[in-house]
Amino acid sequence: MRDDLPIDQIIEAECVDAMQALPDACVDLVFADPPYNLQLGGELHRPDNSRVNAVDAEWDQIGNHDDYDLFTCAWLEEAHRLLKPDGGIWVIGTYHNIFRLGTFLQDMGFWIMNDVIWRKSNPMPNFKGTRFTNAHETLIWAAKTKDAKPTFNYAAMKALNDGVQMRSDWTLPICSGGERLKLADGKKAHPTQKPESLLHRVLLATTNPGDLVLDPFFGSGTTGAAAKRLGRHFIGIERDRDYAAIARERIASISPATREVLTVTQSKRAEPRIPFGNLVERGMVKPGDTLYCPRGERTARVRADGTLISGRSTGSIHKVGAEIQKAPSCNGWTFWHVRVRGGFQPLDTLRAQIRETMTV
Amino acid sequence: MRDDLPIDQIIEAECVDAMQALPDACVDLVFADPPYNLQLGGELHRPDNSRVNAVDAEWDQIGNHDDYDLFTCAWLEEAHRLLKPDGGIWVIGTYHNIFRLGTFLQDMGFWIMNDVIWRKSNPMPNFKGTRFTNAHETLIWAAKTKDAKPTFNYAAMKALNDGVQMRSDWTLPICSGGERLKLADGKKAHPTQKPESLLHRVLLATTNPGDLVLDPFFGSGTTGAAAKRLGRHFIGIERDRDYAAIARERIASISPATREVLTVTQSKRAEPRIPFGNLVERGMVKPGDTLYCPRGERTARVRADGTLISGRSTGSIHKVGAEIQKAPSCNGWTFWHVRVRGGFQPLDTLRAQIRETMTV
DNA sequence: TAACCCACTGAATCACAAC
DNA sequence: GGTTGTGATTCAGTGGGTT
Repeated sequence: MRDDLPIDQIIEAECVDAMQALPDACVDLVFADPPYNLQLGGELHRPDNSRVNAVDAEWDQIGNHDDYDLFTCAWLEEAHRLLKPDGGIWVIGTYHNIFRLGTFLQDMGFWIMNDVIWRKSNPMPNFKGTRFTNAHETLIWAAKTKDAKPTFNYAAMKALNDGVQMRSDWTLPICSGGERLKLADGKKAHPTQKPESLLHRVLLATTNPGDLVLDPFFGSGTTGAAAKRLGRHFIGIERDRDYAAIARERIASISPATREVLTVTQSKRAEPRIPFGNLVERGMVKPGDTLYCPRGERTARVRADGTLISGRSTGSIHKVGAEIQKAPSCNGWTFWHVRVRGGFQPLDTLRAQIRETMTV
Repeated sequence: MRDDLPIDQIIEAECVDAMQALPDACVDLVFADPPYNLQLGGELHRPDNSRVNAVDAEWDQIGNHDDYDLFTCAWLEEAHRLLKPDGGIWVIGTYHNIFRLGTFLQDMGFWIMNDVIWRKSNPMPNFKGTRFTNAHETLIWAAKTKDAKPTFNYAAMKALNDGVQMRSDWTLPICSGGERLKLADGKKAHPTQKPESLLHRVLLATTNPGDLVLDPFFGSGTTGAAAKRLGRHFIGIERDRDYAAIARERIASISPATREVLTVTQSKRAEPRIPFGNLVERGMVKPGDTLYCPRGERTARVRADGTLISGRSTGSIHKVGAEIQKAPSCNGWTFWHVRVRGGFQPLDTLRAQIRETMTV
């Protein structure tokens, strides 16, 4: 990681100013919880003229030029510049601002991966009875570009959800009780403190240990707290000195998890590749041996170079498997079986034996 | 109600053309399920190699964001004109289009009342393990203007929800089984037929009996079906003759206002499943914490994704529990314990605490 | 009848490394 | 940058048929 960055620090400044001082393509992830009740006026910082013009062009399509859109465009443009090519961004909001955030993300070339619903298990009721209880907030997860491959720890998310795919709706409680930061007078320290559980899931899903996360609206520092706990690094930007001080104190008291427990469930795609030919070379399967389908109704014979032959079809275990099933594709490792005493065993178990010897 | 309107009829025309032929301020509610403008890649296959029947209809291919925005603007402008002063509008979409819909609604002076999440109890999974399961769609409910007082049947919603306020997230199944309209060849009649339970809730919440509902993208006629059942009137606009014919036949076979519908509407209320990972995210158990056997003679450590590690064994609380006991299975909730002052407490009691907060 | 197994399906921006 | 080969990847539910 670059050593000229303010790693694990909180910058006290307007977010666009601070972002402009950082170099291109330096962060792995941006997490942004922007305010939507801005007290806009003369105090709002505007970027330099060239950038305003570039921004203007973007949302002539939208036809609305109010200060909130100008501000949103300015920090999103900077976020785009600061992200590495395969970086990702999360934004969170409510119906007051999330539609504008989503539209701008799309217009700027970000590529939406998911919108995610934070379904609050204990929302504030609607006292007037004039609407539905506002029981959720919306997050958008987007890649820097359409072709980017942002980090997604699919297997870890599946493990976290008891073995079934993590869905786009997350039921989590709001931040309350002991987690909620309080001032000396007992009042809450920040009006919109997010629960660490939310950031835990975001960071575990879309970053790796050691990654750098930028939060341009740092607030009470939940992003930094979760990042430190999970062995990620952060840069926080916060214009309010009191909030920054609270966040610093909060993060200082956190001790990170060890490397061992940060090693999460890995996808099979990450495992080393074993050519089928290795099994032949090692004598686990011999040239001339017969391989069987799961139900044994079709067979193929192994050739010395690790290809199969079955009727007119020859080629890799995958190609032959696909052709005899007339399927678009086939995983030969799980499709083909060898005969063992009294039954069949998939090639995959033989591959696992080789992998076992590799890791030791 | 005006007698020059095509009440309870389906107009076969392009939606903007048909809307322009209607007079100002004549409808109480607009419900719109516009094309989502999906941008799909090639073919998609399930892990069992079957092909996913994608939404590749010509009507969904609007083009780029600019074309989609022009189209959206045109019909939303007409919708605004057709609404009575205290009228309301619902739109539904996914992340592909919902942010643009929301932004335009706001820019045109509509006033958002709620965004509502349709949380699908049985969504299609993500077959390639590349993203979170797309398990919801988003609806926006808006008033014609900031000062409008659109109909909201608060008490009816509360009653429908077992006596507690209706939240902004609705768990309902997708349209399948006998409800799904089929052609003579057994194929689905419309690729995106919405469940009647969804429209039931929308109409019950934001219209009164006798009200007039306009649906400019009528499709298979779910809005008309729900309206007729609930004693509301509708005007449908659909440019596809086949869809219009299907909808006419469907609605003709419906008899209004039976109790039966209410039972259809109730979603199944099951005891919520709590993944062990939730305890980690919520900080009830921390990455690196040690878990103990009932008698404490064996231990495991918790990883950040909610899996355990004990010696060479890693995986879910159930899997690791079974492996270290050399048992075929294990209920990790009762097997593993956390240390509390002076003793041990099973994970099950922590899970019970979460259930407590969710069900109230 | 009940239990069980198998086939099929749903608004989806759905792989990736090596050559 | 395009092409090719390897091989990873699914949940809840309906409905039909068999045991």
